[in-house]
Amino acid sequence: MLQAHYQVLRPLTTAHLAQTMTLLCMTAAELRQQIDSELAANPALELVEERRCPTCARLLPPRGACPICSRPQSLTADDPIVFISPREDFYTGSRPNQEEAPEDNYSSAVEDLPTYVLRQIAPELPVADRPMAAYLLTHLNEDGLLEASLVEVARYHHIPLSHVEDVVRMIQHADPIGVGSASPQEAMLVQLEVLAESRYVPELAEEAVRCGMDLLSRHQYTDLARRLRIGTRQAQEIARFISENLNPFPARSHWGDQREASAPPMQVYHHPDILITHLNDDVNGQLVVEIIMPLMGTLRINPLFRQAIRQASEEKIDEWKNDLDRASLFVKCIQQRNHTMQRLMSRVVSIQQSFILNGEAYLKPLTRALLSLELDVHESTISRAVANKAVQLPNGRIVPLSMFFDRSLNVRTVLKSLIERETRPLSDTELATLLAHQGYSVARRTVAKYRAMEGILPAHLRQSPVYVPA
DNA sequence: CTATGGCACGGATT
DNA sequence: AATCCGTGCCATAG
Repeated sequence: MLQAHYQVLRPLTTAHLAQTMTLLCMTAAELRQQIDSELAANPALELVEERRCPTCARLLPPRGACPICSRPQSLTADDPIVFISPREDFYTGSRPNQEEAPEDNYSSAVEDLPTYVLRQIAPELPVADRPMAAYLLTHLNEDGLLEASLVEVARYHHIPLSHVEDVVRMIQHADPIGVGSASPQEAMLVQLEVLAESRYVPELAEEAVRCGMDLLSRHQYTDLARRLRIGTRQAQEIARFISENLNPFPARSHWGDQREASAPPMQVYHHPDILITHLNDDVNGQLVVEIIMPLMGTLRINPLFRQAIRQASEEKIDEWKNDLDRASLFVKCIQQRNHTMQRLMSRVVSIQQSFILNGEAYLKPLTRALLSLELDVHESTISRAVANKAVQLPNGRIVPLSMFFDRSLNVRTVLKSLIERETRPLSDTELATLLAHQGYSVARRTVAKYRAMEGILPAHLRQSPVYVPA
């Protein structure tokens, strides 16, 4: 029945194609903006009353029955229920005039680090300083460290250096604490300072970070002890405190020494574009996939407008006709987008079902190319649809949709559990053979890379490098 | 000599 | 066409 409905919108023009592609890339929040501006600009477009399912009270698309309550019997447990779920509240919240409540002002479902930080400091930040703060934040590297020279920033914005430093200080105290520091050392010093406000910090920790960074990172505790003029044991304790509580790279969640640069620039996902839940919250229930449509009600062409156009004056008629075409194109594109997302998710979820249910180790290798073949669309279509989207799993975790296409996540997870269960530190070579026994054949060098990705230290630094006294 | 990280190459993926 | 990823080789540290 849905098929039939969507067949109607076949005629493809290049404009249609281009706009569908653009819409496909958008997250729900971006889509919302797009729709808002289109509604405001085009009188031919209107938003009509929503429909709710009489049984479950879900919001429904304009036509067709409730996808949950009236699902066909023929569906097996492997076929997830996929439908478009209109939810305005999800993205707009209580929008205007409350600039201070960060959770209510969703500009995007996927927020990058600069935005995330800016949002935190915005309330205290004088408006005049915003451009400068924004400039600073855009010059963070992927570790959350600042790569710009403060002197130059000051000169460029014609602001005293001390003022720039004040703003940097504010940034450093925002959530990934230490973000915006010039070096790992500086970041850690800030973290110490903040930590000291709420809990005990070993006396010489600051001293150790200040002058013993080189030794700390190489785990040379005897030398460190000598430099601080304390006992080795005390030095080890300080080192342990530091490695457990401080993070030299604020944008990374875990601490590893010199990690290889594969950690993605941190992104904070506030709100998913897609929800995956169990039917009726029953853990064994069928999977239900909701593709968020950030809008109550439904978009359509205003029928009054269509009538009015017949009696339009000569000058106006071209303009109005243009509006009408735009509006109907827009509606078609939106529907096309939804249709594609629906087909895509249906397939992805049924392929990766065991990943969703059982965790990362069960992720199957899946490429966009394979999927494009199955769904009979171009590869780039899949790429666009997958990019920048966030999915909420039944367990509540919000992950990027691209995780479903991660080729090595399952191996990495097995590797992690292998290391967690080890009794003595295993070398990369040993790990590689162990993995091979479990059917994952990867090269020794690759094990090292995966280790680094997960922020796991090399074998000789892993277990008990620090002796923990009672 | 062993373990590991850097660099770079080639094939797959986007 | 551009980018990502697994791997091999080599240098370096312990």
